[in-house]
Amino acid sequence: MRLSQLFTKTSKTVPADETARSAQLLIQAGFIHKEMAGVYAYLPLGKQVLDNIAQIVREEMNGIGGNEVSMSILQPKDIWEKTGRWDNEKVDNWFKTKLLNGTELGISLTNEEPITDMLHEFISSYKDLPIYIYQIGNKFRNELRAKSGLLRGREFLMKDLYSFSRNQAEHDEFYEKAAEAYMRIYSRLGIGDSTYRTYASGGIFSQFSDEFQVLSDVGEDTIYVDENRRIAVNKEVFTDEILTQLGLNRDELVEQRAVEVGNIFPLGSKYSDALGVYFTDEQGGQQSIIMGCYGLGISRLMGLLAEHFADDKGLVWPEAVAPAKVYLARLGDNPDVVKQADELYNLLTAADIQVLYDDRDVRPGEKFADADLLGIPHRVVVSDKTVSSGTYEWKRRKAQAAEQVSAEQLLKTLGIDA
RNA sequence: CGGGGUGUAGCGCAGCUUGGUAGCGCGCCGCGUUCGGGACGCGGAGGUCGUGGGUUCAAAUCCCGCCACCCCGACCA
Repeated sequence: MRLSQLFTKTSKTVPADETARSAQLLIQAGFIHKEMAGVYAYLPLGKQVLDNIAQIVREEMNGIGGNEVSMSILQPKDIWEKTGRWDNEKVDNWFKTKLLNGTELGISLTNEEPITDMLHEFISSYKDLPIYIYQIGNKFRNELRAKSGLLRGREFLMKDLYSFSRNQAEHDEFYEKAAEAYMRIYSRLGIGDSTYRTYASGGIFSQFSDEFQVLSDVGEDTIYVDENRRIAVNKEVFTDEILTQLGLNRDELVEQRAVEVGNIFPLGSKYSDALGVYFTDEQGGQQSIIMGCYGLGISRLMGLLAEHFADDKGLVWPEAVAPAKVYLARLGDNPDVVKQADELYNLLTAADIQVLYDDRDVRPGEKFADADLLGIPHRVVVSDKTVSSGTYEWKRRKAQAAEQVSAEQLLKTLGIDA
């Protein structure tokens, strides 16, 4: 994309109403726009990052047999009454609304009820199971207090997968596969080393749920990490009794702040039973379906990555999620420079490499500053110098100094076989 | 929801104590000089001072209500 055609702009000043570094940078760089507290618009560059994260999640979910769907955020009241969760006493952060005729509706904060109810139409035999269904969509929670930009919003993008298994063993097997897929996702996003599978409270379905916690000063959770075993325990279940049960030694645990970027938990047959969705087994008997829920906050991950990968000059996106791979800065409008830059832009674009082409009529310093602020992994400069020397100037976002490279070297570095 | 704080031009802020109808920086527009790390000069445009009411000859400024935003805490199926 040509920057001259991008409607967003960067800002030299930090927004006064954000304190989280990630939110400040994302707004300064024009990735997101705050519409109200806890509610953000994703602008072209931010949308691209969000899509990139979602795509990685999608690939990993498909890899373990997930079926992607997209369900409405409007939900009928009756199915929630069947599971006992419509009452505000039970779930107090609902957004609810009404049809003109007065019928009450819920606005999606999670999806167990609608997705399970849908299965009346498709599940009847043991041959129909197991199945794994997920969606990537907006969720709404009426938080008393939104904070830290994308890390805790009232509207957020979440991947939620639900598993439907014939028995506990089948469920357990998938549950572990899902946990492994989650760790692969975090590794692909570049935060594998600081992400811990964490024992957390399991609610009424099981003793524990598994959270995926990324170490971060801006985290709202406190966890106790066993660095050797690469696992952690959430403060909410941090008792001597539980440590003993888990075989953990209190002296080997380190207290850390962390951001929850995923949470998976067993649901038993609570929802399937409540909604009357059963299957017929090999003997012709009616059996309960064992469910599991697997959430992963995609917009929260974007905020976390912005927080995690940044320096004093701006964002530093991992290549896997960056809105573009290359920032092509054209210095000046000398016809030869324009020609060399246009040609490179066309070549890279034709090779399916995303390029932010800075073809604006602004001074070099501004282009460099923006390249840094936006956090694009590779910066390529085309100028009078590069035209006369027949080279390109290339620099990684993380590198201190730029290098002069040949066209062949550049293309090779960017992963193109010239 | 409890406690604290803030709303003045697109953004960041000053002015408010001691009422006299608004100012700075960035950004924006025009002209010129510039052009490898956010240039400089000159000339411009842009504000019902969050909102409603009150006090006063006069309110950004004082008083009351409301709204929004931020921080700490609580909350987070």
